[in-house]
Formats: sequence, structure tokens, C-alpha cells
Amino acid sequence: MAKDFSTRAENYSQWYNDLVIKADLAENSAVRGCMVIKPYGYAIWEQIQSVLDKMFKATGHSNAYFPIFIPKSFFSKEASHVAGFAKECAVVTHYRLKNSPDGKGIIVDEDARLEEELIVRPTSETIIWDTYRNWIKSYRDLPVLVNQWANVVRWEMRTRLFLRTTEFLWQEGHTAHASEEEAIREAETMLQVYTDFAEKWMAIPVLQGTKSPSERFAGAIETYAIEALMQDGKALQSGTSHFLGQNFARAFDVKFLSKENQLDYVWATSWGVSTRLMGALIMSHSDDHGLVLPPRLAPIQVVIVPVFKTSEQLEQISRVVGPVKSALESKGITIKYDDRDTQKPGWKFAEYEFKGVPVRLTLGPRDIEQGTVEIARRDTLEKEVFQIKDIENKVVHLLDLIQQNLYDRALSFRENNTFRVDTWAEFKEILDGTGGFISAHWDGTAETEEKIKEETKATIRVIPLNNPKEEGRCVYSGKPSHQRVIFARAY
RNA sequence: CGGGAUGUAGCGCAGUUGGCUAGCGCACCACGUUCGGGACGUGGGGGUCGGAAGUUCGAGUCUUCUCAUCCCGACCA
Repeated sequence: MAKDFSTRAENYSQWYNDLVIKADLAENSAVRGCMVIKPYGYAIWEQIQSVLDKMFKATGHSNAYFPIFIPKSFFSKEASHVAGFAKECAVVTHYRLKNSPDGKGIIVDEDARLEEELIVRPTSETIIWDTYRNWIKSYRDLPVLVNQWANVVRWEMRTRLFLRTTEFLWQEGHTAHASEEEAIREAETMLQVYTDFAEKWMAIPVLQGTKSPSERFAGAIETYAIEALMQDGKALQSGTSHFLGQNFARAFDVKFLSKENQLDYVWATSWGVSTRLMGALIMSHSDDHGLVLPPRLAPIQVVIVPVFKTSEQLEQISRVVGPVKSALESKGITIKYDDRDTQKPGWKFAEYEFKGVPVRLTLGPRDIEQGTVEIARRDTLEKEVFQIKDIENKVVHLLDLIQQNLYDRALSFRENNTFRVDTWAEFKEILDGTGGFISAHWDGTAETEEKIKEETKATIRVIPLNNPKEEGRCVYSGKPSHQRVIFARAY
């Protein structure tokens, strides 16, 4: 473990990269653009998965699995969908290798060219809707509420650990409904699920809204998104939910017979969050001392570090730790007692601090004598000494307190970095300064949106849900506008 | 795919106008002293200097080619 790494003020993106590597979350792999998620990082992802999975099931969804390969022809059936993804698809063209005739290694066997090339899924709408055609005949077959946990591949030019990698892990929900209203309601429900997860589990406040047409998912009628603000003032899209209308049903000819004996196309949604959430988690809470994890997602919620010189002292400490550990575990707390004698206490303090463990308990000979324990919290770095008999309730309470504090801290950061702006000069000034969310009037045209992006790199992140109507003038063009939208530079 | 940079131990780097046995810090191993915020001392292990060809008595150093990585742009959850 390195002693020092970049601070946020020095170089935010370097700080992020250092943190991911040194906190043992992930590393770059031998394959360009693809990452290895290390056990500690994967444990956080598993935690995210397990909570979301329960939430999906609680809202009526079931998991299923579809192939990683998609026939090329499927892909081109929905016009805007192909247009959106064509430039970043990995394609399988052959199915066999052979020894090189010159004896040097192995080459693609040209005789083993595929009749139809296969696309490595960048998303699964096409293969799933091709399948749904056979599943759905009648209104009695609806709704279909399916989710899949999978990996997808998008051939990106520039990658960053967790935030944008060529291969990433995600979940994609794909639902089919008998009516437009029901499908829209589904898309909105899942947006709310994502919001609850982000705020209650990740302790990240998010803005809910719809995307402007140019930011919409390829093939969607409406894209809903949650958008979070990172500590460097840039926005991070953290989850999306799409109302797909009948676009995919038409493309794949998925029709059902209604109660009224009418043949109609099925209404669709899709929704997903990815390992990008890991990036959001890291950038929302962590500080110059390393990772800071919200207790509800931390793989280790409490670490106990004994301070000892002799094995007798360690034994003595372990006798006290044992019951405390079991008592906390019985309350569902994940706890690690690090009694290794190969590392010094100071080293361990630094290590767990860097890895963002929310609470640390320290017990040394002094504590054994006095019946006390030192308790340190990661979010504020404060330390206090308590009677060991009180520790159980104290820890339970403290974990809740930390969870809440992280959310409050992130919320007040967002509030302090959200600006109502009415002039173009101020718009640019904020982006060149602190960054943040800018609430400004927009004339609703793609041209203006594009110009703003060209000049400032800022994009419309969301048009907030239940956005109040307000007459005003577009911050860029001066044309009449009926509502404010949220701009920011984004990841 | 354009512009810039870098490849020397696991990581971070130094290595002079070409010169003798390629070095430093961290990490690693052994022993001793330490142990309440990343300990210290002593000793030790680890290198096809990205690769190939060339110039030369001699190449980490010079030449050519090649490969790879990183940064900056166009695309994106």
C-alpha cells in the first residue's frame, strides 16, 4: 500500500485512478479497455447486485438469461437502434483457429467463416424481442417482466476504470405490456427503484428526469434517467429507464390479441444500471485519505484491530473481542477481526481507512485494563473511547449515522453546486469555475443544445420530472422558453 | 483515426560526450529491536534495459524498423 496518492484538488482524475487501483477495487487487464474487478471491488458490486435484485423481484420481475451473441440481421431491424450502436460493436466472424503454416503460432482459419456474423451484445433488446415474439400471443401472456444480469461490450475509444470500459457488467430489464400507459408506468416505476437504491443504499442524491431527444437511448420514445453530481462538479448518469413504445414490437413483429379480440403490437420498456455505479460511489463520498463507503454497501462494515506485543496479549484481547464480534454479527453486521501479526496496527489503520471501512474498533492492553474500546469513524475520521459494554448499540447506531451523514453531505454538496442561471456569461463562468448543475432556460431545439455542447462541452442532463412551468428566455438563443432544464458537463 | 509523450526489477524512477560487474526508493525474504496512525537496523533475493535488425573493439546509451502503453481530440452507460 502506497503512503501517498494524488489529492482531489491536485488532480481529480488522477486521484480517482489512484484510488481505484490502490484500494484494490480494479485494475487494467491485458486486454485494452477491459478491467479486472478485484475481490474487494467485486464484493461491493455483489452487494449492489443483491440489493437491486431483491428490489426487482419485489416489483414483480424475474431473472432470465439471453445469449451474448446476436445475429447481425437482428441488429438492423430497428433503424435508430442500429444507428446508435453500429460504431461500437465487436463482431464475431469465425469459429475456428488453426496452426500457422509457417509454424509460428496460431491463425484464424479462413475456412471457418460464419455464414452470418454475430455481434457481441452491446445491449439485448434485439435478441430479447426476437424471443418475445414466440412468448407473446395473447393479453393473457402479458406483462412479461424479465431482467437479466449480464456483461455487455461496447467498443469505446477512451476508457476509464468503472466509468467507461469496453466490457462492463450490468443488469438490463426488458418488459412487455398490453398498453402504453402500463409501459410508461413501468419505466417510471423502475426509475423510482433506481432512485431509492441510489439514495438509500449508495447515499447518493440524484435528480430524476427525462433526456432530451438527442440524449435518448437509440430506439426509445422516452428515456428517463437519474443523474448524480460528482465532487468535481461533473454529472454522472447513474441509471436509465426507457419507454420504447411499439418500436421493437414492430421491428420484431411481436403482436398480441387483446381482450377485445384486436391484434396489436406490444408496448415495451428497458432499464439498466451498470458497474458504472461503482464510479459514482467512489466519486461521491471518498476523500484525500482514500475510499469512503456507505455502511449499507460496505463489504466490511466494522473492522477490529488489536494492538499487542506478545501472543499472551493477543489472546487476552481475542477473549474480549470474541463475544463483541458475535453480538454484532447477530445483528447482521459484517465484521472483520484482523488479528494478523504480520502487519503493524498503524499499517492496518491506514489500510482500512484507505479501503473505506466505515467503522474501526481498536483494542489494546490499555483497553483491556479499563474495559474500554476506541471507536473510529471513516466519514469524519473522529475517534472516541467507549466502555466496551456499550459498544453493541453504539456501533449499530453509528453505522446508521454514517449512512445518513454521507447522504446529507452529498446532498448539501449538490445544493451548493446547483445554480439558477439566466445569462450566457454566467453559464460559461460557472462551467469554467466550480462546475455543477446549471438550471437554465432552453428553447427546446436540438440546434441550441448542440451549439451549447460545442462551446462549453455541457449537455442537458435531465429535464426534471414534474418540472415547474416557467416562462423565460433561452440562456443561449434568447428565444422564448417554458421551463428550465439541467445542464452540466458529464462523464 | 489525427496530435503529443513514454517504454530500464512487482511499482515509481536515475543512468553523463557509447566504456568495465546496470543503480536508487518502495515492495519482497531472513534475523534482531519495535508494535495505541503506514517502525528501524543489518544482511539478502529479484533484470533477455519493450522487440528485431544495424553501426562499433564495445550499445541501456547511436541509427532504422516494429510493438505496446499513457495523455489530448472525434464516439459513449
